[in-house]
Amino acid sequence: MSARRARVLELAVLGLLYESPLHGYGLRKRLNSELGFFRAFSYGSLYPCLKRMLRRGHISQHPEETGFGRTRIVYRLTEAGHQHLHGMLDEVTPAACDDESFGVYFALFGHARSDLRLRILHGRRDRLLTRLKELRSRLAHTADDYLRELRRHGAESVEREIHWLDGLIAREQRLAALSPSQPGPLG
Amino acid sequence: MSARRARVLELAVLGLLYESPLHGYGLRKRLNSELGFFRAFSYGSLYPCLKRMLRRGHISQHPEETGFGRTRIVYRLTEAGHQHLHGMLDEVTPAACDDESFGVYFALFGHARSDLRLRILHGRRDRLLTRLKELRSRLAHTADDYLRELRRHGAESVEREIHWLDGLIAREQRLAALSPSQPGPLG
DNA sequence: GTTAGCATGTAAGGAGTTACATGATTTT
DNA sequence: AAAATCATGTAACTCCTTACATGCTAAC
Repeated sequence: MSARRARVLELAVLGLLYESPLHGYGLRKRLNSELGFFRAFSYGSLYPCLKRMLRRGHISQHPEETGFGRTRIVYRLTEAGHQHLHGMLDEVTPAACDDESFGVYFALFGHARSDLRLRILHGRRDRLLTRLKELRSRLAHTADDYLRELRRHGAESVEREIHWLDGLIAREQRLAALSPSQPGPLG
Repeated sequence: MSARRARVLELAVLGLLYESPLHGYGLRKRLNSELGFFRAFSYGSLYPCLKRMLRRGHISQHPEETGFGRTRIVYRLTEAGHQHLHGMLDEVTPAACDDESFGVYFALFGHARSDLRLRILHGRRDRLLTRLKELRSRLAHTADDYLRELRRHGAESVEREIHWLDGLIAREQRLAALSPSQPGPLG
């Protein structure tokens, strides 16, 4: 139950710091260029987020000299942070597989065990299936021609994403069958 | 410049009240079942929004008896509200054509003049084109296989929506050619 | 020398949510 | 008699943004 509503930003920071320690400015760059979404995070949300995570003991600070007098503050995942990330990934449910969170999860795939990847793919699939049913039932009750067309196209997009996921899931299962225990530590 | 950042909720309420007067509870129902998005608005956002709109003089209140002692408050668009709605539609730019706003605009199509519909369709198309370019340039710089696949699929979806819009635009232009001045008042 | 990038933050505000508070009516 | 639906709101909170504040370095 408890499980603080997964903030996308925090999850993303945990994911990035899992890969390697980084300072605020660098985190923001990677956040906005490499992570799976279109959205741009600002410093006004990033730095306070880092402070919260520090307070909770999920990350630690390490001042670092950059050659001259310039100092930057490198953040590193603590053991508690690692456990928190694992905890969040353990709790991946369809409800937590909105577009943005899914993008972040996907960005972690390279470090994830096959069973985690499958759990995420299935979670996303379930969520899309629910949305598709809803869209179809709305479509059935929509008289306006324009709205019908909008929803028809929406449903088609969702169907396509489900089909795409089916392909990924099948591939993942083939891989898992070939080599049952992968080395990836996240899962 | 000015143009208060178009809040989706306010635009949606203007659109619904443009069709017909309605009370808060009824607005919320239509908001969450008929409008183009998946999101559900709560009373905690709707009622304060109605108050703001009242203060600005865009809507007016009309208590109404429902048969017994029960009274409900029906809201009606004022002349200033009509003008505000027209003003917002005049300013439709690609930047204002995010997924949600586009859904609301689309819901107004039945009341819109052909040129307004075309403006909205083109605005959305421009926005998607920008997103597509961005996605492709990211794709070109993405090494990770999983992220490549995510972006490839994302780009494909955007391409499809652009293609869908092209069809709607072509149809709209044929219609406009057949009957140059439609009766719809919004535009 | 000025623009762009590096680097870290704070304050105020926006736009929504959930939970609370209340009460009547209709359906099961 | 319980549950769903009708009906109107408020308070506290969340998570983010923009604008502000500061200052250094690299490139053009």
